[in-house]
Amino acid sequence: MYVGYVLDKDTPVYPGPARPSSLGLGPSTYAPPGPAPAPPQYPDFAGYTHVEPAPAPPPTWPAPFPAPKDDWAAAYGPGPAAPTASPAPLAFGPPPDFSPVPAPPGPGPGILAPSLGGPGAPSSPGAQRRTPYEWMRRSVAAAGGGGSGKTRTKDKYRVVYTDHQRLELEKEFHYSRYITIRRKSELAANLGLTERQVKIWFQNRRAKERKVNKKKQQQQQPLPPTQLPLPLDGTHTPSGPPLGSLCPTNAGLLGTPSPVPIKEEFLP
DNA sequence: TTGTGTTTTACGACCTCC
DNA sequence: GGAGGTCGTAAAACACAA
Repeated sequence: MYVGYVLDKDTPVYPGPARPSSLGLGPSTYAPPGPAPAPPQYPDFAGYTHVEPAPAPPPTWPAPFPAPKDDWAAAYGPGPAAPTASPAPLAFGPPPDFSPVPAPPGPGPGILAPSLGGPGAPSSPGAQRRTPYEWMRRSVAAAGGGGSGKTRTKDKYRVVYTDHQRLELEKEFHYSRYITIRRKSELAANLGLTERQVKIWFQNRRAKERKVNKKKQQQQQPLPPTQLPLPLDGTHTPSGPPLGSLCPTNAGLLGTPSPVPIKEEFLP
């Protein structure tokens, strides 16, 4: 682990303005440490521009997803003391461009279980592609077929995160590729996920990013085989962003998040 | 409706760091 | 030893063409 610098720091790995206490959004003008701003790197997440929301009246977002999924606990045991979603100290509001899906008529406000695993409680009814905020509108009800007794090899062993959960995770990822321990706890509490889930989500998200970058790189400049590997004799002097930017892929990825051209399919 | 390809959660193996 | 990193992979969820 390379978490020494991350350990419980309240500041993100990447320099930037202080995160507002409200988790709503990160800094409005985040600039990467690299020399030049990279092109927009999130075509699949163009809907989120990471700008401070206008002082519009926040929609009545359902209360933070409270408890970790019951079926989850049933399948995996109590788990690592998942933070019960008490009323979060952080204002967890959606961004201005986020169209909140109607909260399912559950037993209470913001109960996660119905939206995650509850049968017939889609968070995005009628979800289809080619609709605004495509990825946000994925049906969550699909995760609801089963619900309990999830194992790796039978039944439903994975859930589909709600749009809100994914949005907030994406926002956090957009802010920093590596989440701090404190932020992980906060996020888990506010989203009704376990810290483990948040951690794994970030791992998978980084993997996805690497995969996308790799694909892009291969498409852009198919280098001859002789140039592909870097020399291992230490003579290679990297050019570009300083090595301090942790992950080489991050340097080019942390370009100014805004303005991000909004993909057509994400436009309302 | 069905088959197929892609994406999304989740895990295990292995590694590094403290 | 524990925590979290990458990498590879399994399998559900999903989108879409035939």
